[in-house]
Amino acid sequence: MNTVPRSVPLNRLQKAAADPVETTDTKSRILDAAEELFMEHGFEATSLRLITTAAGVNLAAANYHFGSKEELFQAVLTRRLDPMNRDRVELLSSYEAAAGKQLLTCEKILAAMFIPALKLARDHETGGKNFLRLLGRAYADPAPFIREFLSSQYSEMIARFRAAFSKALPHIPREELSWRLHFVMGALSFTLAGTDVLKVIGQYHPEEVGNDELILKRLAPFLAAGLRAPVANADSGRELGF
Amino acid sequence: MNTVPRSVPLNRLQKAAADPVETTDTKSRILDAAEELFMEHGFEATSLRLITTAAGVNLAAANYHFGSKEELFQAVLTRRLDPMNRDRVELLSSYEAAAGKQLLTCEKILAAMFIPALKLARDHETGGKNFLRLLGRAYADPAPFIREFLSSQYSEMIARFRAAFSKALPHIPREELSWRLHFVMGALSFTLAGTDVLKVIGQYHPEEVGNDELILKRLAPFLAAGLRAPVANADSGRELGF
DNA sequence: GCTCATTTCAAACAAACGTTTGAATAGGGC
DNA sequence: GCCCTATTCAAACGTTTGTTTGAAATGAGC
Repeated sequence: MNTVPRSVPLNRLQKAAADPVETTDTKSRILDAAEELFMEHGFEATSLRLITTAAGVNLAAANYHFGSKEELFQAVLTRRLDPMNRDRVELLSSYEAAAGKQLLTCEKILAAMFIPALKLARDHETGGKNFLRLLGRAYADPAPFIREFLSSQYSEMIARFRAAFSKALPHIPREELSWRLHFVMGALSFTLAGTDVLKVIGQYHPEEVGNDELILKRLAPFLAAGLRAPVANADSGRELGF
Repeated sequence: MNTVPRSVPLNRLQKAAADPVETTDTKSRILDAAEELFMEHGFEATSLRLITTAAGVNLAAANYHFGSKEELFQAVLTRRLDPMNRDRVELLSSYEAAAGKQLLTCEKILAAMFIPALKLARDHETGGKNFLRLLGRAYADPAPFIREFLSSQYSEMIARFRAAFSKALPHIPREELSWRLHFVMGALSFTLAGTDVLKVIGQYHPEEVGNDELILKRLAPFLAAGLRAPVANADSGRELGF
């Protein structure tokens, strides 16, 4: 059922004029269309009919190749998430090897998180950008199957980076560090998910929106400073009224 | 159509045994049930039948009182968001008045953002907590009517707080400050939306999860340090490989 | 050129969706 | 006690949903 297709199907009926050369196979075309539409409308609001029509394939092809809508969504995520997280861990390991006995800075560890995401945004043209936004949205999705899937996909990579931050910030207690890592992931995913979120903040800078490189270059120093912040004691916040 | 109901309806048929005293009117019961269910399943995945059944009212009551599902969702948000953002602005003004000619610290301005949220989480018992999570989720929802609604609801409050941060951090360029404010809102909403998100990070601390006060006491110093971070120059990140 | 597993396709499935309808019920104002 | 408006209710509306079915088409291996 999940083997390599024998040949490239030739259903050029619908969009032959608009897109004369259809190189990719049915499975990939469904994944590409699903990635874009899930990003645009969310999981629940995107129908299989919308996806298969955009992909120019038959409706039943989605269930034939992926089993169900949920499995299709997971396949969309896995396709890019798996390699990206592998890259992150490998990059972190290479940094640690290069540093030898010296400690890595927070900025360097953050770079190991960001650079594979940037590579994704650059390499696959529009597709990569779509995926990063989709990923940010998936983080906030309440559907149990999405949460469990992301949890399993991220657990190794998160554990690896927490260990790295723990070495870089030995004065931060484990518990506090877990929270700060949580804040880092939050700011990162929220930023990547933001398309027109900027309207909320106002001060729209069209030349920067969509330029993830510039945005992450602003985010890294912000997060590094937060990670290094002095740990609040028990009375912190009391004077502020908390 | 939107006037005060003449009397409290007495449809105690469904849940009289479980909840013998039904004090609230139909409209409020729908809002309460919708708040919890939208939080749990998201907007698209929550049906009006689910909401009205949980509220113990007739299906048609939702459309009768609110017009449509979208308007119901907006009503759920407005009910608590409007007073909360008003509180935030008033609190900020009172801080500024008390400080006189002295500048407010970032922590103090952040406190003006956090305290009304904490009040909401505390006052309305479970209801308030549900709402804060719902709000965090709504931030990441791609539905246009949600984005436009939030944008209009937040614009005044955001503008007010940007001005305050701008005074407190005169050395940060306007553009950079807009981004940092964006990161702040991201970390805040992501944190408030997090129920089992902590599983992603691991290091589950059950005694702290759900205790928003403790969480925000950890978040404020993190964000304040990030806001004060030195501004990156053009070559920043290059040495890190960006 | 026949075989056969793989893939495509049109059609249909039951279920669930948001919304509307028109009658039944309620209760304050006179 | 009757009028009138507000509300509740059961039922049905027409769509749309994810999924399944069985036949048609495809193309490499022999």
